[in-house]
Amino acid sequence: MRCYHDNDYHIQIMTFQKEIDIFDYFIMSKGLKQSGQRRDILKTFLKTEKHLTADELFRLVKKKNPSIGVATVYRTIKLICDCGLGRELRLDNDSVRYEHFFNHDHHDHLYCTDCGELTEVVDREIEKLQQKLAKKAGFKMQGHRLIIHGICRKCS
Amino acid sequence: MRCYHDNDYHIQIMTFQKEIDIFDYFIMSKGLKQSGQRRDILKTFLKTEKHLTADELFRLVKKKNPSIGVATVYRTIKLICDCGLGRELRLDNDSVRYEHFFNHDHHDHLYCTDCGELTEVVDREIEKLQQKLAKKAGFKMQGHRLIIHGICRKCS
DNA sequence: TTATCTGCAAAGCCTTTGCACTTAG
DNA sequence: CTAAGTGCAAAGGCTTTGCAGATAA
Repeated sequence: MRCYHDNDYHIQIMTFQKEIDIFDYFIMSKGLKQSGQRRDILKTFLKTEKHLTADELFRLVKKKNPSIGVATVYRTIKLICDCGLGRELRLDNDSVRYEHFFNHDHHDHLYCTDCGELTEVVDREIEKLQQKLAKKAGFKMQGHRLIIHGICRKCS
Repeated sequence: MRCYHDNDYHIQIMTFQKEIDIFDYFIMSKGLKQSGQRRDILKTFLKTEKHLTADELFRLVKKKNPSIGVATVYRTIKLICDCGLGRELRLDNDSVRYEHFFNHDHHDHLYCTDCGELTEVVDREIEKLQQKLAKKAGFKMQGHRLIIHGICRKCS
């Protein structure tokens, strides 16, 4: 699998080495054990540029490793989020989906209520104002979720 | 039941007449029928200043009308949201909660990851920037959800 | 009158858990 | 060697649905 790097247009093979290291270190530091299944799940997750449900991820990993069980995927995706490589998204009227941060900076979402498409966006100024708002309320901010609902260009 | 009005400190009886009218009109215009259960559920919902799960709402309504069934509450809370008197909230690691808009302007939430408390906040400037952001992306904005996670004053 | 609503219980999802077996460290 | 991981199937929550009787319009 290949990818363009925005900054240098250099084609490189995606090894996810950095992410695997983070995952390995996390597992190790918690006194847990690494496994082939866990690595397969992580790689498939990072490789997929979609917001997946646990079950969708399970079906994808199954192609590479047919003996895998759903429970392992559910257990592993939580670990992946715990170590900071991904996070849960809870969209309305839908089950939980997961997204990873490989080659994605922090971002918010535009959600089309018509076609269901999710677009990633960032606005530095909104981010700053959120910090200010939290501070004013005496909140030690850890993060945020912003979803803007509407009708996308294609659907309107 | 009584309440203070922020603006005039005038004590008044809460009849929710305006909200009941909105609800009635919605029901009627969809060719549906009104019922005592639906009104009980709406009133209990509006009266409660907490973000309730459907089941919590069910338990509250049961006190007033012991013969009510859960299914009716699930069915009715959806109608209440559809007619614009409330909305769903999906917090992480928690089931769906509902909030109403009686005496509440549009707001966002600060969520304390320690004690779970939800605080309502508004920032006009953030709202404006969101509009701008949506517009720039060719989005016809309908609404948004913003939750800021962190540690509240009490917990830090 | 008749289409809708209701409570009940059963069914459906998604997710977690208990278990016996396997495996990493 | 031993604590942790795995797949499976069963169990758990929460929510929806089918149904027969009740009820609003």
